[in-house]
Amino acid sequence: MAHSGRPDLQRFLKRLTQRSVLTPEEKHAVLDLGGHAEQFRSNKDFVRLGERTEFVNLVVAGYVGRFDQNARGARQITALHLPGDIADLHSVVQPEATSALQALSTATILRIPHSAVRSAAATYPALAEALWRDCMVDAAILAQWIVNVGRRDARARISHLLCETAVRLGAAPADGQITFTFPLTQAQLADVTGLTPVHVNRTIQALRKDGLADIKRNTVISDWRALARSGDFNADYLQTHVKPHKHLPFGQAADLP
Amino acid sequence: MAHSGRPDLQRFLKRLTQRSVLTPEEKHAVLDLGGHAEQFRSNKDFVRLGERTEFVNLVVAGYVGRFDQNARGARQITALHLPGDIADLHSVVQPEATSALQALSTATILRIPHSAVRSAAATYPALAEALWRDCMVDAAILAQWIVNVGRRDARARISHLLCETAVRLGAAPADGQITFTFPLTQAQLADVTGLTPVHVNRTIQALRKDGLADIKRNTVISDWRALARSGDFNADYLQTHVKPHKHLPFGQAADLP
DNA sequence: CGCCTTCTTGAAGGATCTCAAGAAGGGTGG
DNA sequence: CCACCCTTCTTGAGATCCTTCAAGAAGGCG
Repeated sequence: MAHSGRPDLQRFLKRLTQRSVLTPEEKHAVLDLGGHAEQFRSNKDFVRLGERTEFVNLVVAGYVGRFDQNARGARQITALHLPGDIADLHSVVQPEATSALQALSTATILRIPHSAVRSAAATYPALAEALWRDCMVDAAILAQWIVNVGRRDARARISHLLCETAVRLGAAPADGQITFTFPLTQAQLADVTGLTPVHVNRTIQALRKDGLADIKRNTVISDWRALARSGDFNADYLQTHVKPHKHLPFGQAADLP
Repeated sequence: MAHSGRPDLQRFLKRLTQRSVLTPEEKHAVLDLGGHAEQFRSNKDFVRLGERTEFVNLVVAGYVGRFDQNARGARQITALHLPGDIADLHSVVQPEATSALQALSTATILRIPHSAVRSAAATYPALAEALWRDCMVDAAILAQWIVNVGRRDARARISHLLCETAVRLGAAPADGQITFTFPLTQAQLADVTGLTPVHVNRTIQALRKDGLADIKRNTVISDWRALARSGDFNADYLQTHVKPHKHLPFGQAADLP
């Protein structure tokens, strides 16, 4: 099962180049990162809190959650990671895990050694910058999540989450119906949104009744416009429509008009 | 008012070297970053949402908030920045602001050109890594904030925030009483915690009555042990007691035992 | 077919919000 | 030094959102 890397890394590379300009050699360096794939079943922790990690985890298939918990054991998922994401890219510079990682569905993970990433980043400064930038997009998502949990009610929270997921999967915006895989159980959805499973259930039913979204059998069919309005969703923070940044060393502007 | 840099940058450098090993030249590069200082009064926005920034903002004095808001205008502060922090270090690689920055008290800000930071980072890869690492600590704080807002009640939220602030200021842990400047109004505290000013007021009164913390006249005096328990606080995520990481290029481990 | 997970429903309780108004505090000008 | 104003803090009471507890229905898998 070692080294099915290429097609998996391709998807991550696409993500990177969406926001950063890379030369052909730099792209090759990404595709050559290597690593070995592993499968985890739903609810399996594959990075534990406080653990010192030596690999970075690229999600190949399935959904992954970054989570923490409070003293009473109530869980909170602080980030969702979709296929193509490296769930803990930050561990390259900070290997002591401050959050755990868990498979939220059956998931395939490509584990890439830190040493490979560090070597590539040391050789190509532009690549290092691209990786850093990618981490900052994740941070922007965390910040939005705080707004979501802090200042939106249950209906808006779930709507917002669905909208964000659709955009990150590349499935939105497209007016009208959108269908995509969404394997989270209502209990997991509760851990994401900071709600109770019971309340998540009732809120989902309301969204269904109002024709905004239907979370069923792993798929969501939504009325994009209405859902985005209901979730108070504005995709700017995801930085998907930004012109890719070019790396120019020695103090020149990051990119030019 | 241009170029009072040195002592201000010294504090930021101290933060950096707490988590990363830097050579003397690299330290000098940080101290030579330059920039110009500006004063802002409380509630003044000095970075607006969506703005394209050319400077990084080092907090010299006062408190600064990173904030977003929902559609109905309800504000949510997603991060607090204390003297010595660069509030938007991430803007070096992602200059389009995804959050606004606002002074939460009278604040002095040293504005350092991106070009200066990029130039230093390009010259010293170890410094680039240190900056990246610093950004990741900020991200870990964001993740904890989500847990705070999502899974802790009002009393625990405020307790946790006070504990975190004390540790970041270097004032804790110290058993028994701790005193430090905490200039936020109850309304601002509400924006941080995702609560209402009214409820913040009642919760603070309860903490005061129980002898845990007293937020008054800009200072907090607390019973550290009890407050940390009440806030479900564990400082690990702040990475303050971690052995500093050394930059070893070309794929060697980040640091060795 | 049967088991285990996930979803659904009801009813009561609690945490937090909303609205409203008054008290205290800090700064400024006369 | 007092008077005034504006911000911040405090208090009360009713409404709401969400939780808790409990139990039954539906769905997937061996």
